[in-house]
Amino acid sequence: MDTTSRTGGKDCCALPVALLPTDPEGVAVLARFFRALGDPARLRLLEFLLAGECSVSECVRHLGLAQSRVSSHLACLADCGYVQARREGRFSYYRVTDPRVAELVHLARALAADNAAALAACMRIDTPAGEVST
Amino acid sequence: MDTTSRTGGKDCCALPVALLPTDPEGVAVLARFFRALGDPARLRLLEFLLAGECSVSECVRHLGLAQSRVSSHLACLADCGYVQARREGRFSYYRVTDPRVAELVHLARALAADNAAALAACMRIDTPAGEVST
DNA sequence: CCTTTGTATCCGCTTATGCGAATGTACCTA
DNA sequence: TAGGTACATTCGCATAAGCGGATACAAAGG
Repeated sequence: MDTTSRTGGKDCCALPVALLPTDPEGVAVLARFFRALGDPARLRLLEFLLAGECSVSECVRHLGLAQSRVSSHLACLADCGYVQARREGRFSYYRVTDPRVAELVHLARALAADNAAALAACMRIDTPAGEVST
Repeated sequence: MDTTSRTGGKDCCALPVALLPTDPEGVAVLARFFRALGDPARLRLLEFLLAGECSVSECVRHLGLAQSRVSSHLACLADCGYVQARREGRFSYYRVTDPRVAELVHLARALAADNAAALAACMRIDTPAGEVST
């Protein structure tokens, strides 16, 4: 981040930051993890389940979506490890077990909010000279 | 999280946790933010740009994708505020300005890794009685 | 002004994804 | 055992998204 000099991009790409898995499969898995959160219904499910363990029917009622959709969404979240399921008779209960799930959503939300705030501020006080923000 | 009793889901949904925006539009925006990270190419771009500001051509060379794709991916990341762009003559330079971007990816990666580790451990020591992990 | 370079956008194509209705599977009760 | 309930899976459909090639637009240089 200290390499944001205005002399041009000549000092870029000096050292790659090892942020991602090294194998393409690992990167694809991580991308899938983000995609799982890339649906409003699934975000709402996560929020609902963070309040406590719930059955599929309760999720269906809360979301107002078809049962098949809710079941599929829950399976997606479970596959990614965001929620865990347990079966009790004919009931399936889902819950969020890892507090980092909320942390992740919270962090993304903060990022998104600050982006909107920065954009609003930029519009209010005009674009500073020499600085182009897209 | 303390409501994971085995007596059933009767104590669920007592108090909703205010994790998401209250309006559907806000939730959709947040979902879009996650979707932006749900593509391997864009993750790789983020990693590349975290090492320093780069031009579009450098990104094209690094990713090995068509220039149109790279330009489109960069626009997507910029729209979401993950990167910022500046124009200098005929060159466009992109860079990551917010350290929380790396934090977000790192957190998600830790989540994903722990999920894989938990799954591996579960397979090794068998499923505990009464506990069904999907 | 013309040519070259860099980048953004368009376009057609293929694949992925979310939707609800229908169906299959498992469990419970009379 | 039959009927009902809960949930997982299938299916057809519509829309979204990612791909590369082509083109439009902007800047630089002779």
